[in-house]
Amino acid sequence: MVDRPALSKGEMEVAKALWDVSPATVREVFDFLQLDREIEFSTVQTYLRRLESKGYASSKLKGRIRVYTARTKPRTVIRETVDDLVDRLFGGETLPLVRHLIEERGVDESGLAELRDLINRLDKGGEK
Amino acid sequence: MVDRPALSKGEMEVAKALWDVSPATVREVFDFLQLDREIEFSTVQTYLRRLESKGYASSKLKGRIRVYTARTKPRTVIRETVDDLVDRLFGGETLPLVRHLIEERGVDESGLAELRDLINRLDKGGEK
DNA sequence: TTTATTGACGTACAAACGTACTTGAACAAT
DNA sequence: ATTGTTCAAGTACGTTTGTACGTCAATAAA
Repeated sequence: MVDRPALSKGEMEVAKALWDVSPATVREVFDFLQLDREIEFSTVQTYLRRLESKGYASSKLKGRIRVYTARTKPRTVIRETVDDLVDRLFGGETLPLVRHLIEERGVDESGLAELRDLINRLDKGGEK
Repeated sequence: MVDRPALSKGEMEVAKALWDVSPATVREVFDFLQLDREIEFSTVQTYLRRLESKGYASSKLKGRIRVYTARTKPRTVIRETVDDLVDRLFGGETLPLVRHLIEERGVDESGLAELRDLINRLDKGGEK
């Protein structure tokens, strides 16, 4: 339950890339990000340094090359981020956001089916 | 569809307060925020100024007192904020977040019932 | 009417952010 | 050997954010 400083949007972007390629060199993360948008190698370097200083990554030199490894799981960071959003925007209540997502953003046919299953499963497990 | 710069967390807090009391003087917003946390009058003043410059509020002098009015609806800002989160964290897909919310944060009995209804309603409307 | 309070408005200021350049070493290509 | 390429590491720099102070005028209290 280490308490890391929250990630900024930019840092989050790099963290997500790192999750996909970790362990990886700066160049590997850079190449991965490059697929989506233009960014400088040194910018990625800076972000990775900051991710490490915030506790989201660790690194060590392999020869003369630094290799970064993610230290948090996507699930964890997503939970923290979503929790924060729910607190700030919905007073800590989950349901209004779920409602918002379904109503405002829409869920397709198969998504609805999946949700129905999920709900049934939970409901069954919950009652006793 | 004006494109406003996004709100920071602090600005969002004040925007939320303004939604509740708008139209309101700085003092009224200040008093409202004060219920929840310690903050300086002038800090609120600064936030409201910034909200206005970002297009989220407007104001006019009533005599010598400035009165602020919200220019966006909570629904709109919430949509923009959630859209951003969904894009950044879930590659633009709604369902994974809904799943995350239900699984990781939990929804109580009556919430599940409400969701089931919502889903049925949508499903019925969708098929034809 | 002297004094205290209130508010607008301008200004401040450090930390965080987004983005990147620079330098110097190590390694690769010629 | 000489030259180009690639990194690590340090530094830079304007903008945004969080938080607030100072000044001056208007109004309220004594």
